[in-house]
Amino acid sequence: MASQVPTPGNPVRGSRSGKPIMALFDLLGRSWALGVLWQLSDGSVTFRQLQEKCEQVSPTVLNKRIKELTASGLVERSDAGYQLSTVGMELFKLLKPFGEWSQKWAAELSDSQLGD
Amino acid sequence: MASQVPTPGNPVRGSRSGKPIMALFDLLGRSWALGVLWQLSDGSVTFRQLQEKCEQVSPTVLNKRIKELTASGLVERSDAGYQLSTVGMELFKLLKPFGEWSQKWAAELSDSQLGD
DNA sequence: GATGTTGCTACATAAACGGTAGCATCAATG
DNA sequence: CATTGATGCTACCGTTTATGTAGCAACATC
Repeated sequence: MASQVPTPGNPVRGSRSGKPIMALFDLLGRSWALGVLWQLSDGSVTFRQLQEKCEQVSPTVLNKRIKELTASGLVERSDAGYQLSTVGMELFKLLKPFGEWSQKWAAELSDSQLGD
Repeated sequence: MASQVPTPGNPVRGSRSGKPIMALFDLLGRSWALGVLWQLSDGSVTFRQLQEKCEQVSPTVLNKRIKELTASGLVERSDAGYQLSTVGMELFKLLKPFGEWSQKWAAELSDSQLGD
């Protein structure tokens, strides 16, 4: 058995149901998948630029994530490098609020740690 | 070194930067983390109920995710079982649109597969 | 033809996941 | 008080993923 790209309709890691949301969670629930989408939102980048943006993630993992995200239609390749597809950009729109939210979360977490 | 719960400010798996968004992505980018949040949105459930909702995820993983999500303030425990905290519910609000989106995505993916 | 960049692949080690068994705790039942 | 059943786990072990380093093939530039 080969690479196992999570696609809706097919049972994948951790999901026998094939529900789209579970396939999506499986796809995004892998290391750097969310990070790659996040970093690609700025525009096209080369493999090595993307690697740098993702804090020097190993090329092995980066390549796997790129292939998975490409097979899932979220990422595509152009002359200028890798970039989000139209669908990928839509997903990013949903993801974007997580940025601001994570900062509030960080603040609350450090508060509660001090308060404990 | 022990369990490594991703918290903003600390470098964690795949993120040396400590940026909140990267800590969040690390936390959510683990198997069943997103699924657990998703399944908890219905209300309090026991450990075993949650396990069942998550397609019989192994107790090992479920327990780890619960501990991480609890340490991160997204999940809490009540008399009735595990449930989303206030913060967790806020995060779920951001996550909710992913459900509908994943269905469109599933439809488009199967279209393009047929069209190939 | 030497140098640099790019997109990877190979390989080895470490960490995470997955599945099954089973234990300790508690509540209810006889 | 022994038994049964549910609950929340932990132990163990095999498999899969991830991480990190090296380096190669292809192309462009000089």
